[in-house]
Amino acid sequence: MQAYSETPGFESNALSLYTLQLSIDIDPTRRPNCFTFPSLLKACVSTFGLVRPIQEIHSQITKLGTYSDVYVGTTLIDSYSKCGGIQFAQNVFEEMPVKNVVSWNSMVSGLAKCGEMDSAKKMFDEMPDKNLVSWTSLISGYAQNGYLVETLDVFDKMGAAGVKPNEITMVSVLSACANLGALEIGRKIHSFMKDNDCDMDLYVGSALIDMYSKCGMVGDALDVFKNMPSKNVVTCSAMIVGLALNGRAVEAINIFEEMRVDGIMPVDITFVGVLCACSHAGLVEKGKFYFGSMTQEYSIVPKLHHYTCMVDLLGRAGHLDQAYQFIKKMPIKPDVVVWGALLTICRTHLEFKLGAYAACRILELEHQHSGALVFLSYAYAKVEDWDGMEWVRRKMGRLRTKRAPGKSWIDLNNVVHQFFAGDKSHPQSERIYAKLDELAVLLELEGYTPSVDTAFCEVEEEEKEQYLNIHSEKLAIAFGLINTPEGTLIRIVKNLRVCDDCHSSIKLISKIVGRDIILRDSNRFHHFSGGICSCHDYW
DNA sequence: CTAGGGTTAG
Repeated sequence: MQAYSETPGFESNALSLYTLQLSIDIDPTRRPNCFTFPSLLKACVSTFGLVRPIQEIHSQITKLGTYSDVYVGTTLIDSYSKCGGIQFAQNVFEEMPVKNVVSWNSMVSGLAKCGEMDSAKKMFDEMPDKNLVSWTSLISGYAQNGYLVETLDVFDKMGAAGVKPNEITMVSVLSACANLGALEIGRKIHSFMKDNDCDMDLYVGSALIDMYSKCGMVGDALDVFKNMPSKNVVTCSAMIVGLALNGRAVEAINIFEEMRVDGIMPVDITFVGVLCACSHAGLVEKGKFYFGSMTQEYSIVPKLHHYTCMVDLLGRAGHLDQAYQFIKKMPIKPDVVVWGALLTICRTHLEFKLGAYAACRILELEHQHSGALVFLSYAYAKVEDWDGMEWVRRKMGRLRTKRAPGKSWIDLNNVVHQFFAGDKSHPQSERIYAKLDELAVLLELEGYTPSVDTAFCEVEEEEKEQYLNIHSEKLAIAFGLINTPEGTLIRIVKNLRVCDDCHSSIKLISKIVGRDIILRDSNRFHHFSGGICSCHDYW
């Protein structure tokens, strides 16, 4: 049963064996005991993934009187949490007569898996003993639930408590760095790992590749990738996605072809990266080819995100009608995101009729989708349909508070400085605005004129009053210019998509001040250098 | 026999 329970594809055989064991009335010494249940429970989780079957085994455990065993109890906690039954896990935990550090850790990680980080933290604080796994469980919980600052914070505390991290800890911390764009911290961890002879296993390698890529340092990501002792589909996929995000489509495709030669089978995520690369580089035919090969060569059924990539690919290249036809022919029901991709390209190409159609489909699926409403209000204004305009306005009224404010942040000497649009709260605020005034003069000399339709691009995301102000990325850049040596690279992360006006002024700023600027927005990277951007003004 | 890790579309 144990062998079956830990062999992928054979888990359910463990369940059959158990049934067989019960059905044969053999002598009592050979009935299931506390050594049986951990394997059985694990098999049950991977076969069904449901609370109900766990409860059935649970009641048999109670009947047989094996419930007080610490291994059985701990496995029950783990099984319930993996199936989303955190309340049942908590009950088991409370009733366990004997608990050890593993039981406590199971609870911390179970709560984390169910997204209950406040309770997980409380449990962690109350633990009588903590080991490396306790710390790592809390860290990975924060990382996976998107509490990135907390992740780094607990990692610091762990160091302060004198607990040395291992590869597993590093992976979680690196993923937080990746999603924060915290390059300096990520680099520090990389060098710490080198100094401490950490294993460059597949997990660590993938996490490093992802971290460097998401910080815009795709060259460093490639170094890690090329020096890895062995690779698998995840490392390759991470590298492909990383290259794609950074606008290096040809290299992304080359990695894909190399992995085929190495006999590594792609999975669906690999194709997300490949299609994304084709889309960003305008490689329409290649994209169509790879999309077709997914099913034909690899028997991978395209999912919604692949269709989304294809809509983007076709639309970005200006084939709006093809994009629409593509959606119509989809064998699965398009979701908000697929229609959203069509809407986005209609917006870039100022295609109001099809865009309004897409917006209506979105509103059918998501009643108050702000992007669709903003597009419609704009489209109605264009055709002077004031009734339609009024209708949209009324719907939008209720939305105001729901929209995420635009913010940008910059990592300076391992401290993250964050700015909102029009923000004046930073201690250096005066100097920042003075810098922007100075830049405005220089921009004008370069022939820059603010673009009229600016509002349209960001209106869905940033509050009306805010876009009259200065967008957050400009504040972050000005702050970076003031506080870093001349000629050094500036890296900014923004939570939304960059607007057209900011994009063209940042291009010029990179030329005027002679700095490379890397801006990671919610979609992709912009590497500004000498007045041009790696996205070729298409994003 | 029990706990912690990487890649995912607009």
